[in-house]
Order: sequence, then structure tokens, then C-alpha cells
Amino acid sequence: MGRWKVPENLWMRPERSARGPQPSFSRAALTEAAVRVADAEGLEAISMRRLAAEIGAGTMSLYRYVSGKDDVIELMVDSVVAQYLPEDAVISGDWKADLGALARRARRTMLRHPWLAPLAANRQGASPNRLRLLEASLRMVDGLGLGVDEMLTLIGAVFAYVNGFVQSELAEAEALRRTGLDLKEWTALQAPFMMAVIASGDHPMIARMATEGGRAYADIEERFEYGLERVLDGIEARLPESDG
Amino acid sequence: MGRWKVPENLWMRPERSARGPQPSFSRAALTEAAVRVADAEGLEAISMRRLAAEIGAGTMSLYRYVSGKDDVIELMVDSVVAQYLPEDAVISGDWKADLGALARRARRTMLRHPWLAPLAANRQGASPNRLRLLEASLRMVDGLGLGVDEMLTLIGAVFAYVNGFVQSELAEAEALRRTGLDLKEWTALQAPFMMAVIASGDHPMIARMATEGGRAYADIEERFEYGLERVLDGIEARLPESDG
DNA sequence: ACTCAACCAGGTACGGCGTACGCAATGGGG
DNA sequence: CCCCATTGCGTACGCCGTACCTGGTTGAGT
Repeated sequence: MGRWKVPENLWMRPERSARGPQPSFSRAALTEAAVRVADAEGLEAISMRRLAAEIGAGTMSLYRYVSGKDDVIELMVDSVVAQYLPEDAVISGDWKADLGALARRARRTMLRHPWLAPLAANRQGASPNRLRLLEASLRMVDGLGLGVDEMLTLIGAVFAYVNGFVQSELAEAEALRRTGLDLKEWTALQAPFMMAVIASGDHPMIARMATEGGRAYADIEERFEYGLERVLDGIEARLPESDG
Repeated sequence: MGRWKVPENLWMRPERSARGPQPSFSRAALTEAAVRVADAEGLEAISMRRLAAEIGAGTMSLYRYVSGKDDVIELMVDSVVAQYLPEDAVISGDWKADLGALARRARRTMLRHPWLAPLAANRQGASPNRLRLLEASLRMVDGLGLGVDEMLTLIGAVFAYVNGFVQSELAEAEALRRTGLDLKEWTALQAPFMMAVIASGDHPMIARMATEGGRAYADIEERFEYGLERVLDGIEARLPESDG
């Protein structure tokens, strides 16, 4: 029948209202603590109890500032995602350079905050800084003869690549951090299985990879650049003719 | 000083050993139950207690088959990821067609199992079916004049795009499922904030998007194809000259 | 044929988690 | 000045992953 509980929009609820005692904390302090803890110990270290302790509050007091853990995550993402684009960013008019720079800054930000990549990929509700980024991205590709829908498709493709790349880039490092192993131990753990696979003879390419490709794979920066430039090139090749 | 607990490699531990009573369950049954539950109720419905109940076992009995929840996830991913490539897949020799088909099947599989995309992006340990996919992918791009490292870079770029795209594609649907809202309620919830943003006048492109781009954005299939083809085109343009 | 180490099933318990609920204290608007 | 919206937060509930332990089962070695 009726609604049971209408979830409120975090970004519309004012931080504080007129009447009542002075709040002792703030969303900003909560967000800062959450980002700090997640940077140092990973997203799984984020709990309402832990955050409350971190800012010197009672656990349930947090619920005066956010409606639940999801809101905390939302605040974390929005605050950090702002770094994708510097405050004073200007749009040069060269869409490939502008969008490429945004993509590279996005990657750097996600590498600095390893918990961000999966969240950034999975959330898409509107938030202040995400909208600011979207606005800037649209301006970068405005004037190429594309409709708004096509601009969104273009931007979406670039960010799909960036998010996907950074996630796989971080996967190994995060696995190591979670298990507390170092790289040597981890490969030693995988080795017997890989050996068995290679010995089976069913996977000749993987065998080649294990021997021939032994020199550390391509540099990770190069790999990111390779894909990013391929995406931008592929997009450029199908742009409508410009009458400039 | 010494090691405290060496995590064992799931894929090297034999499912059953010689001595002792007949096992009542199996990894396969556990995996099947896990996939079934996650498909129907989402990854957050997966718990050791729930899975045990699902196959009629005591909770702690599961630990005879896997070393913990992580192993269950690993089994789920490996079992489902097999669908990226049909058993009888043949490599045509047209690398764009082959890799494109693999990418499209990967997307279809992730859409059928909405819990898969984030896991597929974040795991990269070796597992039987993942190695089978890697082997096939390498064979698809063999003979293009690339070294193994370059092949891996190429394949990585394509899958980065696919994973990133599908994750953002699923984000909204998953948010709706988690909250139990339907699309109308969800947009109604976001509306006031979007209205405020548009009214502020700071985001003209977003305002244009909200009015002009009202017609449902581009079809999602088209958007996926657009990006996939741009990536493949961009790659092709920089391939070494073929002497065919 | 017998033994017993190796294996199985699973109960209990511990320390975490998110958060619903209720209560006492506070302080600005009327 | 006083009302009551608002704050801080203690308690409690129902989940979670899994360490540890007991007690039953079985096949390989003698």
C-alpha cells in the first residue's frame, strides 16, 4: 500500500537546522575521517563504530549526520572525486588533450585512494562534484558536432575504459594488502598451479607468456596510455567532419 | 618470525582425498547454490550460513570444502566466467571479430549475473576458466606481429573497457534492486536536487542534457557497441604492418 | 581381520557488523 | 521565559565469518 520508509536525498538534507543544541561534529569531519581510515586500512576498515571512535563520537551519533553507512560512502566518493579536475581547470578546446588529462587525473586519484575505483564504477547517482565533472566533460566535447546524447556516449566510453583499467591495475595490490603477503610469497603460492597448467600442454600461449614474457610485462603507465590513446583515436576517427 | 598461516591455493587442493568417510557434499553443489542465490538475491545474500542451509549442510561443514568465503567467491567467478567463451569456440582468424564476439559474450554473461562484473574486474589470480579465456584471447591476437607483452596490453585494454562499461551499466539497476524502489520513485527522489542544480545556472550543459537529451539517452546496446568498436578501431590503426 | 590415523559433519562461541529505538540534555524562536 | 525540535548516545537485536572442539566414519597398512 503506502510507502514504508522514504529514503531521503543526502544532498538535499541541510546539514543543520535552526533549533536545538549546537552539533558537536560535522559531515566534513566525518568524511575526512572516513577517507583517512580507508586510505590507510582499506574500505573494509570503515565501520560506523570505527568512524565514531575516530572523531570522538558515540556510534549512534553519526546517524544525526547521515542516514546510514551508504551516505558515508557517498560523501567519501563525492569528496575525493573532486580531485579529478583541479579547481582552476580551463578547457583548452583540444578535446583529446582535455579529456585525456581528465582521464589521467582520474586514474591518479583512484591510485591514491585505492578504495575509490570500485565505488566510482558502481555509483551513478547525482552528487555535487560528480555533476561538476560531468559538466566539465560535456564542455570539453561540446562543439564537435555531436548531440548531447552522443557526447554522453563518448564520455561514457572513455570513463568505462579508465575505471576498468584502474580496477584491474589495483586488483593485485589490493589482494596483497588484504592477505598481508608480499609479492614473492603470492607468486610462490600461485606457482604450483601455473606449473601444472603449463605442464599440461593445453595452454601453449600461456606457457609462452610465462617464459618469453618474463620481463615484468609492459610498464603499467605505458599500458594505460596505450589503451587511453587507442580509445581517443578510435573516437576521433568517427567524429563528424568539422567545418573549422 | 615464521609464517602464521599459509593460505592454500584453492585450485591445487584436491576436492577429496583417499581415507575417511564419503563426503556428503561437493564444491560443485556449493558453487551451484551460491550462483543461484546470488543471481536471485544479489551478492549480499551470500553468507556461509545461507549457503549451508541451501545445500542442507551445517554451516561449519562448508569449511571442509573451501577454506573460507573468499574461496566460494572464487569458485563462483570461475564457474560463471566460463560462459564468456563457448566450449566449441573456434578462432576465425579475424581478430576484431573474434575479440569483439568474446567481449559481447562477456557483457551478456555479466548482465545475466549482475554480481559478476565487480568481482571479475577485481580478481586476477589464476583459475582454470580464466586461464582458458586468456589462452583463447592470446590465440585470437597471435600472428599480428605483436610480442606476448603487447598482446596482453591489447587484450587488457579491451577488457578494461568491457568491465568498466558493464559496471556502470549495472549500477543503476543494482541501486534500484538494493533499495527496492522502482525507476519512477528513484528519479522522483533525485529530482529536487537536479532541479536545484539546474536552477543555479552553474551547469548549463547539464541543464541542456536534462531538457534536450530527454529521449532516454542513447540505446544502451548502441552505446556499448560504440565504445567497443572505437577501442578495436583505435587498436587496429596502430597495428604493425601485416605482410599478408 | 584389526587397528588407527585421517578424514568427515557440525555444534558452540567469540568478536565484529549495521542500525532501530528510546531517553536525557540543550538552546533558539515565539 | 519556556517550549519543543534537535542533539548525543547507551542498549539491544539479528546478522556475519570463522576458530575450536567433539564424535562418528572409513580405508590403507599390518
